[in-house]
Amino acid sequence: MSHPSSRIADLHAHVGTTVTVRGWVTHVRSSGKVAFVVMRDGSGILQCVLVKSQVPAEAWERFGTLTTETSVAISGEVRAEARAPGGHELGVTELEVIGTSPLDYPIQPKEHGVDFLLDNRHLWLRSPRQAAIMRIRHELEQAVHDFFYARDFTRCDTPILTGAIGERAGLFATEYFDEGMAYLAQTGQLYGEALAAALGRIYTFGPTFRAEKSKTRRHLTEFWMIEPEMAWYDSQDNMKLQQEFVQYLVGRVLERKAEELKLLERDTTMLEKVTGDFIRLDYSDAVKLINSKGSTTEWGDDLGAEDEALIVADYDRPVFVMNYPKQAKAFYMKENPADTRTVLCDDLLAPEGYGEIIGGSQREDDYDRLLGRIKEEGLPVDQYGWYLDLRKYGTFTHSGFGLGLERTIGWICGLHHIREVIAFPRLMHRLRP
RNA sequence: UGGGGUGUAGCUCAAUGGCAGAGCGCUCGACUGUUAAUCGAGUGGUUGAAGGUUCGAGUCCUUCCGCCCCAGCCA
Repeated sequence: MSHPSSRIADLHAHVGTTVTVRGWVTHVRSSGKVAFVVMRDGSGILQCVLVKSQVPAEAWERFGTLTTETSVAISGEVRAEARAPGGHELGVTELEVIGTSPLDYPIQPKEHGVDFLLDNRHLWLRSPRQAAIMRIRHELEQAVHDFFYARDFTRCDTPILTGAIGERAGLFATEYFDEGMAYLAQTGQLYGEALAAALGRIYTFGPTFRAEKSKTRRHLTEFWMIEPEMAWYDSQDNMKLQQEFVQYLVGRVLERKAEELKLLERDTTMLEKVTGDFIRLDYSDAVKLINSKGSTTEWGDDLGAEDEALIVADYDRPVFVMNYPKQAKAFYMKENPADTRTVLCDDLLAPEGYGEIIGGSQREDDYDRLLGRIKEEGLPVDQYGWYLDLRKYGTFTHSGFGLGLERTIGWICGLHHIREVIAFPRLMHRLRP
């Protein structure tokens, strides 16, 4: 075709001229002598109008063959039209079929079960709601980079294949030449600490793997995590950065993805309150609070999902829970000088019941205490030689945290389950598509 | 791994132990401004699998399988 082509989003610049738009048919309607084709090109949706008496006979006949998801090139005059979604429509003069689509396209404009939709995830992504989630995800990922770039952090990539090191939760194992088993990384943090000693302030952004048999709306076996690590930051500096970070992420989505949030029917009143200071609760006070609400959790226990919900219920903003008992947390967290039963750490609980989105801590920088903790936990000391070296050769105060990308998106989008938040979720019972 | 559910048409779901159904989709027809168009007609089944009870099982029992939700683990 000889007409200039345009994306749907750019049509406003072509009103009154004839252009060609390429995309996929989402919907076909006919009223005898007037027909409507609604199409999608990834940038927007467009209604195209065919009037039988005004198009070539073969174009009218071709209209009759259009099915959902047929790929097409449609040419016509762009005009402003209040009745059309998006405010513009195309008065069709030519209609070319690029690729046909059989009648059994599985996704209908109606309610489907989640299992069916996930089986058809490769096609489900074409629906507007899923596309909106992907766009918000992209905005958040870009916002992460912008936030740290503006603060002169260096982005570092840490290995995905590792020897046994890191946290103790379930590991995916694979054979690694003559070196025995390799494990898919469940955190880049320990490597991040080494890089912080070299570069000062760093962050990682990469996939994380947990082989835990978790079947809840908050868990994936493969997810993406952002892990900053800062030299010369103590626990207070760490929490201040976390608050600024989360405020920035929420603000970016509110500012630039309002249309997508609206499409998701997200009530944003709670998100708008994230601008204020977050609530800070000491672990011991948190336990008193939940006990007063009927929880039987005792001092020393980790907080369960129900406990988190009880804590968050009183507040309209994210809540830091700080300084957990040593036995409830990982070996690398620094002992709290003010109460040596506890460590200098914080979990950030999202409002509205979305649970923990950040886990952070100041790291143990004393060689002997760290070695003692490694032994207490029964971890193989020889595997941690390089990690101990970071304390042997010029130890330094440092802190960091991990933010779960999918949980954060799920909260901001107001979704029930984080499986919708990643293009191809990996769950305990789902490895494909 | 524990507790609670669930499995029927391509999809979403009905059916007191008594003829397996509806809506959507799809097909055909009507309609010159539709918005998940509307209206009429048509199409659709190894009721997850195996065994058992019964005159008779989608329904009750046993075993197995799949999935969902909650919990634990965590982000």
